[in-house]
Amino acid sequence: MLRILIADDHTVVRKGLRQILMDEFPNSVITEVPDAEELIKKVMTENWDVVVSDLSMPGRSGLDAVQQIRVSHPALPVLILSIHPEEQYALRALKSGASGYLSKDTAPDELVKAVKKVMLGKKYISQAIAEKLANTFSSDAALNPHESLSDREFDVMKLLANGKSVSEIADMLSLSVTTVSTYRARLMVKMDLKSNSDLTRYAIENKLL
Amino acid sequence: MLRILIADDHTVVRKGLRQILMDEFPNSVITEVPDAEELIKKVMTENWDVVVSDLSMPGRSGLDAVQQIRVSHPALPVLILSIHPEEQYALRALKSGASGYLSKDTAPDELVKAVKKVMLGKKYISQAIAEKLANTFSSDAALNPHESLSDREFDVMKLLANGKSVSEIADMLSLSVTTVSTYRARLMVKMDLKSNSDLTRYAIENKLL
DNA sequence: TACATGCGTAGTATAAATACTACCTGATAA
DNA sequence: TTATCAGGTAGTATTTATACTACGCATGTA
Repeated sequence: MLRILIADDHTVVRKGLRQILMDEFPNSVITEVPDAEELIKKVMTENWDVVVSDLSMPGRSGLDAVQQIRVSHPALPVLILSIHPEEQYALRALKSGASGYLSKDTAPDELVKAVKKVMLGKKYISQAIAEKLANTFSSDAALNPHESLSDREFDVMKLLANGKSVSEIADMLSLSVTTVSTYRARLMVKMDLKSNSDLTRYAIENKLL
Repeated sequence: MLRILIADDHTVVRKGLRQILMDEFPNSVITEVPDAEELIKKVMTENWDVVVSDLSMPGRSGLDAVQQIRVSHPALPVLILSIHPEEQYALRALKSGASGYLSKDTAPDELVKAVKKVMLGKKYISQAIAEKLANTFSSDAALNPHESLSDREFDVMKLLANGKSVSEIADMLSLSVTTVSTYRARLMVKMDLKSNSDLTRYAIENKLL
């Protein structure tokens, strides 16, 4: 008999997950908790076969919870669910010890597939994330993305994150517009970002601004 | 017999809503659609007692859909659901003709209460929103810059703040690039900002992201 | 009623940004 | 000691974004 623990602060989502999992695993016992606190408590006091948890919950985050579970219950697979697109958090989730990461708009049978896989002790990752992972190995990714930038790249990065345009920056640094653009292209690759707004977000998150 | 139409792009959420509503209205017929297109189609071709719709769906937004429904079916109540906290969107939703606004972390019985109320032709609004509404009238109008944006402008603003390019947005909304660019120009003036990165910062600071 | 204003929309012309390529230099690894 | 590589720089061709303008429609105002 399968024991599944669902953690999500949205009742609606919990009910939906329960429904989907019940359809596939009719003999399972499914328990719901609304936050990370309860999640940890349940994991500590009862036995489970798999945890399906939201990433962002009130109080301690899902990732925190995963890390803690990893320590106390190394064999218990945790599947992280999130409204955020995979690219944003998947890697972080896996690093924290999650067995897989799914975005909430995933199709039900994808979810089921993921649950089955992680219960076998395997990781569940999508194609897109697999590629990211590969990159992580090839480039020495011990350091923060921005730490691999050259000085010029870093200057340009900060200016861009501050809302300066490529041509403004070219003026300030007395460089050709295309040069600045080249730096931009290079730093975007290094940091694995796409738009200047991504840059701003990154800079804010990493207190570079 | 109650006919309920649920619109949400997340399968999980649809299943959850269905479950909650079925528990309360066992004799109801509940249909699910995954986007605004289907929502409109269903509304036009069949009869419903109430619509429960997500705010943000791929393609046309929930608000768009509400407005259209308001025109063709003035008596059909639409309850808008969203992951965003009430303050940010509730007013916009009500202005568009929604009968009520709920955030997705609402407790199930609150949802049920709301459904019952709007089916009587009444509006459902929370305490917090009622106060906002009141302020709108007294309106010594120290409103936030983003609250003066039109719906479209607001959509575009969020997308830009999220790092989407003008052309990506044009694609998503099926508009001309220049149209999106016009919205951008207008919203930049209204918000007194210059770059997309400024926008991102603003959105993060004001918890719109 | 008539006139203004706000909004949704888009075209044309222009400006800005980007992709791609390339070249030079100093460091570094084979 | 010689390739190789990372970094600094920029040009050409192309893609993308913007400024400016406009128009219809709804709503508000004098």
